[in-house]
Amino acid sequence: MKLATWNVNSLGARLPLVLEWAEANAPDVLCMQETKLADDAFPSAAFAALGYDSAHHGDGQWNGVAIASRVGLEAPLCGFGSREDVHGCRMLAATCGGMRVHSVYVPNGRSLDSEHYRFKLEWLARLRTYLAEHYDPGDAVAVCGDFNIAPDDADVWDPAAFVGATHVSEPERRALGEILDWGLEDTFRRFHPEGGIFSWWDYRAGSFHKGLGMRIDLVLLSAPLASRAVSAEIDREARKKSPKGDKPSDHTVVVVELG
DNA sequence: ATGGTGGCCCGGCCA
Repeated sequence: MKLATWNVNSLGARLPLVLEWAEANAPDVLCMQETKLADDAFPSAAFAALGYDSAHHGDGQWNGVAIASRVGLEAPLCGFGSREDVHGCRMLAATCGGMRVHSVYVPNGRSLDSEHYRFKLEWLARLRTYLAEHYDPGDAVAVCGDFNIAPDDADVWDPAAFVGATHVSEPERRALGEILDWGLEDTFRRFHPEGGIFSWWDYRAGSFHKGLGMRIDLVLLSAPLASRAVSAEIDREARKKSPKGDKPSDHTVVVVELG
């Protein structure tokens, strides 16, 4: 069972690359973030042609999350289940192959003194509450997506460059820690404790080629799923321009394989 | 290392 997550930075712009990658790598479940699509523009037929059921939660232009699954997709839940999603189309859940899968796009935060940073902390607390209200840590739960948080200093290219910045601040790391403490594991960390492996690189200044990135895209698994994990990898190739000339997202794919 | 790019969709805003 291959579980993947990818901030595609506009599925409209990225569809050829995403389909190419899905065809070549055959994930069983692919969580996507920043689709930047309205629901009626989501290309469900293109995923169906590759054998995937799909669900999407977006209102166009910004944010937007999706799940594609070839092991079934049932009981989709948009937002945190409230009638009106005041949280910005950043969470979608569905049951796929016996797992409750969540595709999440945590707010960026912009800067520590921004109201958007307070919203980021509130959103993370909302996610923590949602998990506790809906599940037992003994359930098969996967929370996958762009957390806009580097869990550890080893997950950024130069911690000194981030003093006073978002993505590494103590409050947001603590908020992530509370989500993990509920009963989830940052699976990639177990397989790569050394750090220095990234999932996002700024488009500007040749950051990707210089290795100036961060690991902010995470696959969090509850114990029943974590115990099945046999590998966790980040596919740097998908951050490059494709052989067909399709331009990449600024994030690449994280893949966890379950036995 | 506050922007040099790239997405939204056409003038800035957002990451």
